[in-house]
Amino acid sequence: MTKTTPEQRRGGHLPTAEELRIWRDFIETTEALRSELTSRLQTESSLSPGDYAVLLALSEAQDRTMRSSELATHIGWERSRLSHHLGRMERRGLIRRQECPTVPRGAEVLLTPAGADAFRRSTVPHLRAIRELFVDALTPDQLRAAGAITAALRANLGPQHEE
Amino acid sequence: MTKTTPEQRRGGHLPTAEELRIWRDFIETTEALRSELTSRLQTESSLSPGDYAVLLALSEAQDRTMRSSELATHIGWERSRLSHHLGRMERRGLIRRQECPTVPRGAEVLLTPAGADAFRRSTVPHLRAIRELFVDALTPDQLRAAGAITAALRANLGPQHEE
DNA sequence: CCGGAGCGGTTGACGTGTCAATAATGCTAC
DNA sequence: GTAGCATTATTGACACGTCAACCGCTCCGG
Repeated sequence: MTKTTPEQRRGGHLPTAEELRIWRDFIETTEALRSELTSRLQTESSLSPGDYAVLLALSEAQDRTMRSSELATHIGWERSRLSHHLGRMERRGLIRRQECPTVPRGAEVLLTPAGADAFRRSTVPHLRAIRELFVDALTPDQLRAAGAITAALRANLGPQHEE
Repeated sequence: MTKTTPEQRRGGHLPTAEELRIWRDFIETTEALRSELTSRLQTESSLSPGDYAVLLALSEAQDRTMRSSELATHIGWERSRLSHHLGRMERRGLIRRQECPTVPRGAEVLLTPAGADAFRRSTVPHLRAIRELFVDALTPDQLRAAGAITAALRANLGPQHEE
């Protein structure tokens, strides 16, 4: 199928109906996948994907503590987004914030025992869900193809989305 | 690579490090893709993806009018979500709502000229962006593979996500 | 010394999404 | 008829994200 070109695909023009169908299915399915995973995480652990990302980073950090902006870069969030999210997580007792002694105006985020517990309880079911809904849904070939497609899309997306 | 199985993959267990890496790249890249497309649509047309979906459905509807719950099923939204969104779109003059004469308690949503205009102006750039960021980033083989992967994921996701 | 640039973090406003509760209306069963 | 009951839409409360403005602090140049 190296000569599909229903309307001469060279020329920077519009997607064909078939290409558009693939696109729509693709974007809708990834959305459904994310939403199913989110919902399982929520009902099993009362955690959102955002909570999970923060707790994962803190769990792996030295002293279960990280500077706020360090954390932000690590998980790829804007500082403002993180600040809002930490506020909500602090209200629920998952993390605490305290002034950083060494850095002027710096804030340290630290995992509470409750936060560590919640994270520990959530990991295995979450990983199992990833396996069930993604890994096991695909053949080994498809899984490798997914990796290649991902890489191609990301390369095409520009350097700002690299990491 | 038909015998990877670093920890005997049969048995419904956890994803391997490699599988997890593919998963993370996959989900992050689709997210980056969606966000880039959203941002282009926004700057070019001052429309959100939600606006686009609603306007598209109404443009194709008889009399540019649709019953609210019909519209909701058509684009796959909960009625509540649609109601909120229509409120915002109505404030911006993109659509209007009026009581439906035939159906009890029913509401008709209709496209305003301003809404039709905004949609018309947005379509070509949006489709071009889809082509540039998705279709043209992949080889024909990869595009077909993406379709197959999508289908496999969706099938595995259960009937409630079929459409 | 002081005035402004820059960094780190927070805040507010607002769009967006979900969930549960609430109308408003017709239908059905007694 | 009238007491439920389903259907249709809306509403309110809240979580989440982005953007722009702000605040406190250091540091550097005059």
